[in-house]
Order: sequence, then structure tokens, then C-alpha cells
Amino acid sequence: MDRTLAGDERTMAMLWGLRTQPTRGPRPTLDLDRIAQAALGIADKEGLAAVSMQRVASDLDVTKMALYRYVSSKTELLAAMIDLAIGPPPDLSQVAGGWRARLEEWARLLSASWRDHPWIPGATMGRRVMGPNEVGWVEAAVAALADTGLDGTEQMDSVLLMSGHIRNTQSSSSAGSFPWTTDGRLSPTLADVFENQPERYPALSKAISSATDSGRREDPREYGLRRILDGLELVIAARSAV
Amino acid sequence: MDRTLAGDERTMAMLWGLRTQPTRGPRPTLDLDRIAQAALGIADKEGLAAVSMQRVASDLDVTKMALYRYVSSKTELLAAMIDLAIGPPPDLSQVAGGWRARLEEWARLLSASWRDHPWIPGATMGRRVMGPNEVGWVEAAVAALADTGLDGTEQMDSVLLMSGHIRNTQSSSSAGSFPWTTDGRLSPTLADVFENQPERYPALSKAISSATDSGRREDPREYGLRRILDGLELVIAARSAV
DNA sequence: GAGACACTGTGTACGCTAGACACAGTTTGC
DNA sequence: GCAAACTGTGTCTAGCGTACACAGTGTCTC
Repeated sequence: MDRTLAGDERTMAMLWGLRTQPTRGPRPTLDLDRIAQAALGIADKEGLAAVSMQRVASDLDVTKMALYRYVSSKTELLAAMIDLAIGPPPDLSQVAGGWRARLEEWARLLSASWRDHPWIPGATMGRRVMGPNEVGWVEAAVAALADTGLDGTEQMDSVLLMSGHIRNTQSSSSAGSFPWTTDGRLSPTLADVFENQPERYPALSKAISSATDSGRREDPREYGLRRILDGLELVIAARSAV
Repeated sequence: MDRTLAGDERTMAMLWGLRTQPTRGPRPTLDLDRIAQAALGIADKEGLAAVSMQRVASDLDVTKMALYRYVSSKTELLAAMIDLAIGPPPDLSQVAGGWRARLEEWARLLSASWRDHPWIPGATMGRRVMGPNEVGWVEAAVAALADTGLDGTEQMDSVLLMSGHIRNTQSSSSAGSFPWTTDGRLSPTLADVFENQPERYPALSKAISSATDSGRREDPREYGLRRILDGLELVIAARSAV
């Protein structure tokens, strides 16, 4: 079990399948994949908060302490669950249209994949350990930028920018707008502020009323994505002009 | 205390100072602001996880149940703490250079403000209620875009894009790069993969080695910000050309 | 002034969490 | 055959958010 490894490195070894499995002892009734699968099912159906060691264990008909034979902490279980949920990366090499079309497809696929796992944005904030699937998605996007003239740092920063945008627009609500909304509608308190005290937030009040007037509700994710890709196109054009 | 209001609306009423304070009864020893301040101090010094009702209460020399006289749940306390941490929005009207210079300044100020509260990105994911300060920051950014020809929806989506980027690059690490790092360094396991099995992630391996070679570590936040602003500039130019 | 009322902070209790540890049972290598 | 290594279980602790009953305190009404 490589108990000598501490924390992150132990988790890395698990995620990347570097565990040496024992020869002696009783046959394990579980394996890491079944555990991660069970946790994933709970998270998808009932939300991330419903995933407790107890709950996962009971779904697998074992006691919660049995899980600790396969996973050193809940954090580690979540890491396994996240990489399982992210799933294998796509192959974009057949997408026609150059880097931009590939990144668009990449974003579309990533977003679609996350739609089934709405807890992912929240779970993938902060410091954590990446699994092979997640790195694979990064690889796919970086590969799309390989021949653009961007250097390695720029390629990775571009992917970081893209994936961050997907995460943001996936999370803040299912529609992906500001979190002042319940079901896409303004809270009564805020609606009152914008309507009856427009001088408090003049630009915002105006923007909101013009937005509700026109009604043409474009997807904030698409909007942001287009801006980002436009921005990338500029720097890429600059690089290849040199 | 407006007990009739449920959940979010109750929290809104608190954040926006719409609570009717009672006349009878003993003098309260606390007030919402002191509680939020105490919670904020704990979060800044010891992280968001250290903020428990017990801990906040003991810092204020009361029992934890006393806090529930001022706050209906921990979620509500966090909302108050977040808006306090975000702080009053800046006045950008004196910034010269048009919308782009204003948004750059806005991003710089927001990022600087969040630097003292590294827990904010994680705490502001998911669904929640916005306070007056947070709305004020949005107002400041929307105001910068008021005369650009963008419609209300586009203005708000642009601000969402900007703030999301700040949050992403603030959180994933203090340096703001991919979360495969401990102290900005690759984990031994990943370093091994990229060095000894470059065929597994060819584009990424190449990008990483070229990045470490050049060493010119540009800030991923600045990089992304520039791309976003460039993208916005394009659409704004298109709007004003019409 | 007397009482009702509304509010205060406290103490106790409940169900939940992650995880440490000791233990008995099972499989394998020597 | 026996020791070593591993399994799942049961028990335990410390902590969490929060519901609820309670005694004390201030004010408003009569």
C-alpha cells in the first residue's frame, strides 16, 4: 500500500495505478474503481454533499472503515471520483478547421461531459491532485495549440484560461449567469433595488432592464468562449507574423 | 427578525440591512458586523475550514448558539463574511484611457483585494446570494462598459467572464497555474511521466519542457486577462463600427 | 407600578461527519 | 504447519451544524 508515501504522492500513486497489490491475505471484496463508481453515482444523483464515507460504504454493503483499505482519506476518494467523472479525453486530431475549431469542439465536449456532473466545478477548485484523464484533456487542448507558434507556457496558460471559463459558466447556475438568481430570476429584494433605486447601481440597472427588454438570451458561455478564442487568435496571428 | 422569510430571501434581507431591529428585550451583546468580522479574521488567518460556529463564538466570548440570534445558518454567516471581505467597490470614473484601462484597473484591484482572502474563490462557487459590496463591484465594471455599444446582456456577460478569470487564476494556486503542482513544482510522479514517458502526453511534455527551458514565467492571470480584453476589444469595435 | 410580551444568551441534546485503533478471520509464502 | 500479511468489522473520539427548552432582561401597555 506504500504507506511510506505521504499525502499527495500517495494519492498520485493511486490515481495513476502505481499501487503494488499484495499477494497474501483474503481476497478483497472491492476495488478502487467500484468505490469511485459508487461515489460518482451518489454525487450525480444527490449532489456532492451526499457523498460521505458512510453513504458510499452502505451502497457497497460494507462498513465505512473497509473503504480505508483502498483509500487513505476522503480527499483521495474524491480525487478518484473526479478523474472517473471527467472521463477519457477526446481525440481531436480528426477535427477539421485548425486550432480554433478543435478548441471549440474541445470546449463543447468538456462542457457536455460536465453537464452530467454539476458538482465538478465546485470540487475542482483549490489545490488538488490531477488524474490521468484530467491530464489527458489538457493534453488534447495543448495538442490543438501545438503548431500555432505559441510557446509552451502560452499554450498551457491558454488551456487554463479555457478550462477555467468552462468551469465558471458551468457552475454559477445551470444557465450560467450571475449568482443573484434563483431559477434564473432576480431575487425579490434585488429586483426591488434595481427597479426602485436605480440610482444605487445605475449602469447595472440599465443593463438589466435592457437585457430583459431584448430577451435575446445568448448563452454566457458561448459569449465568453468567443471572446477568448478571438483573443487567442490575435496573439497567434502575431506569433506567426514574426 | 422576519422569520417568515425563507432561506435566500431571509439572507438577502440580512445582507442588505433590511432587518427590523426589536425594541424590547435585553441589549444584544453582539451585532452582525462584529460576527462577520470575527469570522473573516479566522478565515484569513487559518483558512475557511477553520471557520466553525463554535470557533467564531469562542472568539467573541459567547456560546455558539448565541450566534443564531443574529444569523439563521452558517451559510448566512458565510454570505455576510464574503461581502465584508470583498469590500466596497472602487471608483473607476477617474481612470483615464477608456473602458479597457478601467477594466484593467478593476481586475488589478479585485485581484489585490482577493489576495488577502485566498479562500474567496472557493467560497464563491456555486449558488449563493450576493451582497451589496459584490453587486457594487459588478456595477463598477458594467459602468466601465456602458458606452461601448455592448448591450446589457453583453456587458454583464463580459463582467462575468472577467471576474471568473480572476477567480480561477487566484485560486488554483498562489502562482495561478495548473493544479498538478506543489509549491509550483511538478509532483515527482508527474515529472516522471513527462520525462520518461513523453509519448503518453506528447504535446504537454513538449510544452512543459519548453516552458521550463525558457524560464520566462509570465503570470497566467495577466496572459489570460490580455486575451479576454483583446477579445472584448474586437466585439466592441464591431459594435461601434455599425 | 404591574404584568405581559419579546427578546437575550445558555445548556443540553441529536444526528451526522472523518478517521484512529484493536481485533478476528483468511489467504499465501516459506 | 506456521508466520506474515492482508481483509472487513466494531468501537471509539472529537468535531460539526442546529433544534429546543429555559432563565434572565428590557420595554410597552394598562
